[in-house]
Amino acid sequence: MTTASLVLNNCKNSIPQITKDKIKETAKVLNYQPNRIALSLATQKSKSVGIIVPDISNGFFADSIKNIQIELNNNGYEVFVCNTDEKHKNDIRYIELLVSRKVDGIIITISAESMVNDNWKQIKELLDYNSLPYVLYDRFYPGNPPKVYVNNQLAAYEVAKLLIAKGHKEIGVITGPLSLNSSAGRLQGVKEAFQEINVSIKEENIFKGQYNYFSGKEGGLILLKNKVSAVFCFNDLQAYGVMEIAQKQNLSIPKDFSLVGFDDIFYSSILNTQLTTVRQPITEMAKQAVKLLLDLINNISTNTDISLPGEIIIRDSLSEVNNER
Amino acid sequence: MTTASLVLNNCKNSIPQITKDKIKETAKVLNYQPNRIALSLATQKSKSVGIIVPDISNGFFADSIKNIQIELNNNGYEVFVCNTDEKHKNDIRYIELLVSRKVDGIIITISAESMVNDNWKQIKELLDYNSLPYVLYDRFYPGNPPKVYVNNQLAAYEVAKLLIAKGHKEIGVITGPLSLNSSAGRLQGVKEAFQEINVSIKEENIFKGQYNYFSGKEGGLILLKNKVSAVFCFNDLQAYGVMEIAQKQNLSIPKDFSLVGFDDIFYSSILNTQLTTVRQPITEMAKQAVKLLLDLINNISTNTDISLPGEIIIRDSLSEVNNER
DNA sequence: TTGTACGCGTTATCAC
DNA sequence: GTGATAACGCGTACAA
Repeated sequence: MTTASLVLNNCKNSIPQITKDKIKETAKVLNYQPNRIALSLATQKSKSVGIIVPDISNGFFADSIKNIQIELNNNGYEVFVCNTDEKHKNDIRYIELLVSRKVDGIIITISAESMVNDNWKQIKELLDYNSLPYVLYDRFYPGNPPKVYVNNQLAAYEVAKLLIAKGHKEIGVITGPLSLNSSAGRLQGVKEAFQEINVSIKEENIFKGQYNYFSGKEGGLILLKNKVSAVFCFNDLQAYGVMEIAQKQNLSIPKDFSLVGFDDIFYSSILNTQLTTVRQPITEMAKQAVKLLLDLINNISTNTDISLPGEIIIRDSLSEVNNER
Repeated sequence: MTTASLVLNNCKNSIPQITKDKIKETAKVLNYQPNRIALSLATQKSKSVGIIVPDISNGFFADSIKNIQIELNNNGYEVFVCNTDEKHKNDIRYIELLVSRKVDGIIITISAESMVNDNWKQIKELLDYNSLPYVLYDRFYPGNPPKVYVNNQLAAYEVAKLLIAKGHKEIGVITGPLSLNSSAGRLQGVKEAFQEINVSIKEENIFKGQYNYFSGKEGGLILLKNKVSAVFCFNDLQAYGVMEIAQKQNLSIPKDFSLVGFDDIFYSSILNTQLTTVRQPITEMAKQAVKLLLDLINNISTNTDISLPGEIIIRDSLSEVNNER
């Protein structure tokens, strides 16, 4: 190894301090920056990881990316961000691309499309075939892959218990794609809570939608016609849609019905009627995801199934049931 | 050149079709993916570009990143996304990092801190020293660097004219950092319109803030105490802050005062009181920024000063002045 | 047309 | 402890 590289990389050595200083001085004067491309080729480590998300415009993912990136940067890794727009073919395309870029690992929230049928098997195969360390973030498929997620079932169970405590028995639910563990888990949690009081949620009060504003509007229209006393949306964007419908129908929240969301994205706290919702601990999720990925990269054995609790944030949009309506 | 690389890269050649097919077939069977790292080292082109933004959580930047990435992907480029949190030192750090990663170019929205005093000169020097093609996006410094931005002065001028037409004479303004051309330009546009009717905006009605929600709350508190009939916020987040203050003071928009924002981020169209605002043509800005960058990379001479018009979106939050208040 | 040796910038290896 | 040199995986140039 050359003397220069020993010094510049702060390796253990016994080079005289004078020489060290001289080298560092020269490097600074020449504005020397090691070429990471050549370095990657030589070391077979790119010190970069890919992040794949379905929608960078969704506050949950934007904040996740931000936090994951901070953590990775602190550990000397750079980040390729990829946006799939919930499309399966983009998942595939981006993974192949990241493979050819020789990223050291991937943190991925699989697109909704990839969770339909057995599409996810293609993803798994691709990742395994390239023996690429990866962590599933928020959404995951069967078979105990490394993953970090919120305990959706528990959080939704607690929301439902809260609704029940406030006297709500006829509630409506707007789900995301039920092929996603997040949506399936949340629905399960809600059902569980109501089973405990021997009430079953009517099938027509379960609107199966997408994780977006428009599904909220669609679902809100139907559920409000069904005269439910509370609506539980599986993400905040949907809840905004329901608010819009309520306004159009001159219904006031929470007087005419209560509303609960999921995610606690920024806008939920500044709306006219502030939204009761479940906060996902994004900072912690990001930290854990990065730690897990780095452990996998460095072959450190560790817990690969990390489930974190959601936190119910109670705000204006939830109240006791109003039986006089 | 090897036969294989000629074929796989679809170069012009006169290799028999049979050989071509055979090579492609074999490549597919072996699941051959060229190693982009080695390729980059050999060609001295990484086919990647860096995007540096101050805040990925801001809808304007999230959507910009999304669109820029789509455009770049379509042209065979990958994207490193960097988030500076409006910090000057992060601008520097990320540029150096992208240099050592040998990106082919950079699209950057300079942090607010870098526009204070002469901090931007450091940025310019760094980019020039590494002779790195770059495009400034939305914010820019003096000296005609390559840039894509909205004509802020004109858009703000038009908003002011609109306010004047609705009878507003006593208006308040909440600015972003005035070191940014976007804020300075918008303020200039407003002043220009009012000068034309020989009205000058009172200094106490110009709240100099940051581009965020909290500045909106602060500014709203002051401006509403000053009894302005309209508030023009230089971004939508600030307008949300003003809405919050209005609600606390039981003032109704637009009955008690009118409100205008800038950016037209998604939430502005779904708020209880939908916000009048200026839409920035993000898709077009992204396209132009990428085209400009690719032209610079490929040494194609072109117009390097691209200014696009903003579009006023009129919604509920703006009305005729109410003199009875 | 086909094959072969060299260079890209760095680390790693192995003699000295 | 020091200093050459092979290796990383690809394009390129040049010779056959």
